[in-house]
Amino acid sequence: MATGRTHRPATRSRGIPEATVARLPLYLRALTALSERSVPTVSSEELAAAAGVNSAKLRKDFSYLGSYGTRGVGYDVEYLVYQISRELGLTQDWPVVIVGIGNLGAALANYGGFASRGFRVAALIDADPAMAGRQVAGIVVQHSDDLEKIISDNGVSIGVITTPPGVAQQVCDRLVAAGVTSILNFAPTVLAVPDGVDVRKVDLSIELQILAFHEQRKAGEEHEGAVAPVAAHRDAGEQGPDGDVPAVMPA
Amino acid sequence: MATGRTHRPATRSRGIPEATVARLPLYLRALTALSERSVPTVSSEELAAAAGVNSAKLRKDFSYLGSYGTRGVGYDVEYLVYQISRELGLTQDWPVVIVGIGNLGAALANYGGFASRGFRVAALIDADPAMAGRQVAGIVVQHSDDLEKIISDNGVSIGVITTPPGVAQQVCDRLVAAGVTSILNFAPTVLAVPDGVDVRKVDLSIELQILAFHEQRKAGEEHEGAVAPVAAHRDAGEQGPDGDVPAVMPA
DNA sequence: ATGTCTTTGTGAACGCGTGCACAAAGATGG
DNA sequence: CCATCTTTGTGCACGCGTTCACAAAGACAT
Repeated sequence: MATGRTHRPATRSRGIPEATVARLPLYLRALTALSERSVPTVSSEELAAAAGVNSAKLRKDFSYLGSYGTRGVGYDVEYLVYQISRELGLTQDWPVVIVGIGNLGAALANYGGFASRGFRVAALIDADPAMAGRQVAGIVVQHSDDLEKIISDNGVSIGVITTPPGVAQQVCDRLVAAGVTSILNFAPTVLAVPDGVDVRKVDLSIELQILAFHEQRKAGEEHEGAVAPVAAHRDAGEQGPDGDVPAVMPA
Repeated sequence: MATGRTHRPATRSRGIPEATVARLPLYLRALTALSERSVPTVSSEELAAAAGVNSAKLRKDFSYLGSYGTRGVGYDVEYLVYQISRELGLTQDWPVVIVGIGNLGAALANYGGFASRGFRVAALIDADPAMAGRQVAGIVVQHSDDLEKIISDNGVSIGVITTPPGVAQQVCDRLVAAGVTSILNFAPTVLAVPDGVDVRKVDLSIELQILAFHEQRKAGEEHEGAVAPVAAHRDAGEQGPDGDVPAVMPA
């Protein structure tokens, strides 16, 4: 039944939407839990509930990977675990370096979920000579002087930055120059990287500030029945250099 | 199955777009740095570069605040710092509890950027009796039996969960029942919460998996010739339930 | 005051992501 | 072999977010 029908061009299958990629790890986690309970198949509705998403969204996400479901039955758990793992590149081993072995860096090195699937802490690097030689999570900390050699020798392409913000950019530059093309940044800094290098940031204070915003709005809605977010009454008298209160937006 | 709504319809009608809210902390950080260097004014172009975003986007973001720029000049740094801080609710103090004082929880407690602006670690809570009484980051760890009282006494509305995934949901339930309405979840679990409670998650392994996906794609594009990644899902022939494809996981 | 120059604020177009609703596909039972 | 039932896969519409491009607004020089 293959011939005659112009199937979906393969060019599309290459481009999985970014939003879908971000959800694949979520599905994979839920599927792994099902697999450990020896559940053979799962419907989109059940899996969606477990992953906390809409079932239509889940089906559409999977449709980008191909047709792996069976109508009337659902998805084969083991098969789907394998497919998603392969799509995410977790069937191979990714050596990772952590730069900056302070409180956070050490915590990440000890983090179980790190080495669980696909990722392996290849090296810990710190700029403090007193740290070099000490063991953290069973791994010897190496000095940052050897950063380039460590990256090269281990074929590292993913780097985790847990340094103070002041040195994050230069650490990043050295990582990139040494061959790292993916960076997970925990330092509260905007990193500038050349084209072709991916950066994802994890920023505690940004997350808290976003929560604070919503929290404030909830508190405001409780007291004031009417919505008066801005321009209710502003006391800019003691703040602005200009000193006067700007008029309310007309439109 | 406890299907609480994990996500809610986002911002209200008159509210600031969620994407904008997520960027405000970024702007605030850049502006604070300028303020410390005593820079009086800044243009949207300069500030956008410092925050790593498009200048048009930045201007539109500020327009939602009722932006107070001066055409031909730019934005007054101090004034903008104040406006954004107020909008984010950082002019008041937010007591925060951290539940789960393991490696990660302790690292967060020691994290400087935590108490820097607006946030204060009101209590550290752990279920291990051996932890109770010990000091972490100068704060005495309290036992989780007293969780409700701690939340209530300190007026805590923001909770940080750094427990193992197995107990995260029940910790979450207790936090919410005690009055917490914003949760920052570091445990690799999907949390179900009632309406009106905000949850943001920080998940190391998800971030790494997303990076791995892009990394794999980069590696694949290099070769370009002998790549057979999905091997073409061309109608899949007889895609039996457990046929040709090895459902093996490198677990 | 007037003209020029700089930069903001925003209308409009576009693309992406989401969710509904339903036809197609396969399982299942008689 | 046919009817029915379940669940997938997806066309479509809608809303949000991003970006372009430009008129409006103010600073500044003459």
